[in-house]
Amino acid sequence: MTDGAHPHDPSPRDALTHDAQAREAATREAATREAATHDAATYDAATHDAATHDAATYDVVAVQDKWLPVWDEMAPFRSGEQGDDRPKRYILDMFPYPSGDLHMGHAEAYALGDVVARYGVQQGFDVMHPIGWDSFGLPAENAAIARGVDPRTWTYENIAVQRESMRRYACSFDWDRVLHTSDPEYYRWNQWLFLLLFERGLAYRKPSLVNWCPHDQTVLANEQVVGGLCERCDTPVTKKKLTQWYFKITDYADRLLDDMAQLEGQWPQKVLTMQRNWIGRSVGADVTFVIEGRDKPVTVYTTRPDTLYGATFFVVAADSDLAAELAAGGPAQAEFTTYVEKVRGESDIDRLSSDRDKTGVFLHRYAVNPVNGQRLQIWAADYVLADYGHGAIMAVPAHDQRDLDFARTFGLPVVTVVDTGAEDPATSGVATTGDGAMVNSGSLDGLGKAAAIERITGDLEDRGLGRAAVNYRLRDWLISRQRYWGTPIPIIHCPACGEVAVPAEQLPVELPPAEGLDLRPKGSSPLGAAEDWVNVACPRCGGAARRDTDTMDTFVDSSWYFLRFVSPRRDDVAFDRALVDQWLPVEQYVGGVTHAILHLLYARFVTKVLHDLGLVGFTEPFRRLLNQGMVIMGGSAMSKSRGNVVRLSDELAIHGVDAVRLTMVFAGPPEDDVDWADLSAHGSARFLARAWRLSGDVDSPPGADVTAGDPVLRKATHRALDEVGRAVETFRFNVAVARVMELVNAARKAIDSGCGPADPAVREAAETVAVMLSLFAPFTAEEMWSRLGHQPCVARAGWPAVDPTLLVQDSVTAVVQVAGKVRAKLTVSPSIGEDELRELALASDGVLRALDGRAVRTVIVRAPRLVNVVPG
RNA sequence: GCGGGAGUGGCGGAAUGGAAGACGCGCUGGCUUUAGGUGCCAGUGCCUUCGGGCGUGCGGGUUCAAGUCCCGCCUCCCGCACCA
Repeated sequence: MTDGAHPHDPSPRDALTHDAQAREAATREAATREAATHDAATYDAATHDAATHDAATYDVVAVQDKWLPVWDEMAPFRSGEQGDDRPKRYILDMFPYPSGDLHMGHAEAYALGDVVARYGVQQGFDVMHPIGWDSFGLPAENAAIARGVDPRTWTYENIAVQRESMRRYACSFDWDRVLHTSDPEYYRWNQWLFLLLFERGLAYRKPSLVNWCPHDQTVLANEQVVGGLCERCDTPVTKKKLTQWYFKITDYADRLLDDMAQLEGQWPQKVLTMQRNWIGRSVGADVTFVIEGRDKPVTVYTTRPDTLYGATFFVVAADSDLAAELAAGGPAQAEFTTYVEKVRGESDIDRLSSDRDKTGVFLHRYAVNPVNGQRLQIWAADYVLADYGHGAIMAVPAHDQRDLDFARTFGLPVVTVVDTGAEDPATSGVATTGDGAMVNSGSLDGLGKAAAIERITGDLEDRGLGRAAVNYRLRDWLISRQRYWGTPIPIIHCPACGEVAVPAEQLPVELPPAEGLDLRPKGSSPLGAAEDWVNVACPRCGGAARRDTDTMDTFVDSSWYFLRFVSPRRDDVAFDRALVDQWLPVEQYVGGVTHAILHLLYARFVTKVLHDLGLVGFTEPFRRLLNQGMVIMGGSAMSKSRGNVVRLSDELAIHGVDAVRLTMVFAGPPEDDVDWADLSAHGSARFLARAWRLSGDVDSPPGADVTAGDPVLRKATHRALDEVGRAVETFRFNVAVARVMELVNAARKAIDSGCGPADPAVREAAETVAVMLSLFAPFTAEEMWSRLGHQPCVARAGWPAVDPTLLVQDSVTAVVQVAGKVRAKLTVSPSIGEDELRELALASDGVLRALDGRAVRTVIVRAPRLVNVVPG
C-alpha cells in the first residue's frame, strides 16, 4: 500500500509498459528523424516510455519519474525550520476525507492551493502548507460495514493511497506535519476541547427532535438527509426525540455575525451572505399573553409588535410541550393527540413541499390580548416551530401570509391594522406586509411602522408585558453521533454524580477495537456493547458508572485542526501557543463552497471560544477564503449513474500531471465550475512542450549578462513577471497562465525570427518562464530549469525582481475617435503632451475623412492613449 | 417567496469608464514531414457595394466615451425555505 499500488488505481506506468516494447522502435525512429530539425519535437505522454527519451522529445513520464525522488530528498516545502528567518505565511487547503483515491475535484482544489503556496515560496516566505486527513466519519464506517472490514484498516489504506497520489501530483505540502483526526494523538485534543466547553457550560445534553431514518433505525446528520430522504436507503426521514450533546454556538451568534466585518472583501460575498442567513438574526419584541385557566402567562416573539391590535388568534407549535399541556384534559385532547402523531410521522419531504395546506387543531383554550383584552382562540399547528422563538405566536392574519392562510382555512377573523393602500387582506387573500398608517390600534393610530414599533414596545415594557427582543435562526450544534468511527465523548455517567468529565490525565479515551462490535446502525451507539470499555468507576465517587457511548460529529475534529498543524507532534498541549502566534491566522484558506456554512461556522465558533479562554490571540481563524468551483463533466456533476465519471488517474496517465494541473488552473476563474468536457488537457500538454523546447534552444551560458540583451524580448519578460505576479495575487490564475503563454510565444518568435537563440534575453525569458511555470506545472518547470544549467529546485529559485525601467514602453498606440468611433491609430511617445497629440490627431487622415468638412466642437485628449474628436 | 451570483464569438474565457473578444480550444488554408500524430506560418464575431455598417440578454438613462455606472425588465445557476 505504501508504494501507491491500489486496486482502484492502476499505475499509469503499468499501463504504459505493456506495449512499450512494441512502440520502442517506432519512437526511436521518429526521434532520430525529428532531431534533424530544431523544432520538430514531440510531446506525447501516452505513447512514450522512459527508455527512449531524446533531446528533442519531451517525455513527460520520464520527467515525472526523474524529479519526484529528487524532491523527496530535498523536501523544498518543509516549513518552520530552526534558523529560517523568512517571514511566515500559512496557506491551508481543506483536508480530505480518505474515501477512495483522489478524484478530479481534489485535482482542481490542490492545483489551486498549490499556486498560492508556491507563489508564496517564490516570494520569499516561509510557507506552511500542511495536509492531513479528516479520517473519522460515516463514509469510512459505512464502507467498512459494507466490506466487512475494520474501519481503521479501510481508512488508513485509503490515506496511504491518497498520500501517494498527492506526492505524484506534486502537491507542495510539508509532509512533516501530516495528521489524521482518527489518531488517538489527535482526537485526545478533541476530547480536551470538549471538556473545555463542558466545564464552561458550552457543551450540554438536552432532549430534542432529531432526524430519524425509520428503515435504518438511526439518527442522521443534516448532511445525510438528501432532499428529505435518507442518503443510503432513500427512506423518507422523520423526526425523533432523543437526548443529545450540543455545543452552545448560539451564545456566539452575535459575534459570529459582527466579526464578519473583518472578513468583508476577504471572503466570497456568497459565503458571508450564507452565514448571515444561517445565523438569521431578527429584531422584534417579546409580548406576554395571559392564558385563561393557566397560572403562568405565555410569551411570544414577533417582529411586528406594531400589529398587536390585529392579533386575532394564537398558535402554539403542535409538537411543543406547551401544546400538550394546553390540550391535556380538554375537549380537543383526542383530536390533538392524533394530529401530533401525524405531524411527527411526517417526512421532511412533506414539510418541504411549498404551499401546502395549513393544518391545526383548536384547543378550546383562550389567550388574552394584552392591549385590548380580546379573547384569542388558541390553536396547535405545525406551521409554528417548537424550537424558534418561544414555540408560540400571536397570529396577525391581515399582515402575515401564513397567518392569513391559516385564518382562511379555519374561518378565523381578519382585522387590518395597517393601512397600506392595498386591497383588504380579508377579501384579497394577500397579507399586506408593507408600511402604512396604523388603524384600529388605539393610541397607535396614525403612526407609521417604525414609530408604532417603538411606541408599543415602550408601552409594553412600561407595563411589564413585553420588551424588545432578538431572535436567531441558528440552533445549537448537535455534536453527538450514535456511531463507532469517531471521537468518544469523554464523559462518564454516574448514577450518583451525574455527568462527570474524564480527568485530563486519563485522556485520550481510546476507541475500543471494532472487533466483536456490531457496527450496523441501530439507533444507539455500537460502543454500548463494548462492556469492558463502557463500565468504569466514577472518577468522582468511585462507584460503578458507564462511559458515554456516543462519538463526536467529525465537524468537531475539523473545527480546530488548523491549530494542530503548527505543532502536530506535541503530546502535552493541543497546540504550541508561541507557534500559533507566529503562524496564525491562516493567510489563505482554499476549499469547496460545500463547507460555506457548517465547517467554516464551527471553526469560527471554536476560535472565538479559544480566544475567550486566552488560548489564541485572534477571533477569526481564516483571513482570506477561496472557494473553488466543482469539476463537472458534460454539463452535470460526475456520477456513476450518469456514467460521466472522469478518473483522475486516467487523465494523469494520458496527459501527465503538469497538463492536468495547468488545465485546471487555466480553465477559468477558480471559483467557477469547470466542465472537463469543455477543456483541452491536450492543448495544455502542447503548450508545456512548447515551453520546454525553449530551454533546449537557449544558446547562451548560465549567468550571461542580460543587460545588453534584446530590449523587445526583455520588456516582454518583465511585463509578464509583473502581470503574472499581480494576477496570482488576485486569484486570476487563468490570466496568469495566459501571460506566461504570451511570453513563451514571444520567446519563440525571438528565437526563430528575432534576436536568435544566443541572445541572453532568450535565456532570461526561458528562465523566467521556468520560474513562473513552477506555480502551475512543477515538473516541466524543473526540467526546464535543469536544462538551463541550474540545480534544483526551481520552486525555491525565487521570483525574479521586475526591472521597472523595462515596464516603460518606447511607444504606445493612441486611439483617435471621432464621435466615439475609432478612425485612426497613432504611434506616439508615451510622454507626448496633450497639445501635440491633439494636433497629430486632428491632422490624421482618418479624422479628416470622418469629419468630412464638419466643424469640431470639442476634443477630449487623454494622452497618450486616446483622443476623441466631437464634431459640432 | 427571500437572499446571492451570472448572461460577451462555434466553445472555455479576457477587458483600472477609453481599441470588445487577450490567452487557449476548435475550425480553415499553407509549409515541413509523415503511416498517423507532432511542429511551423497565416486566417477565424456578423454583414459589406470594401467607404464602411452592426455587435457584450432586453428596454431606457448618465457620459465626449458604457460589456463596465444608474433605473426597469427577461433568463439561467446557487443557497435558504412555514424562522413569526
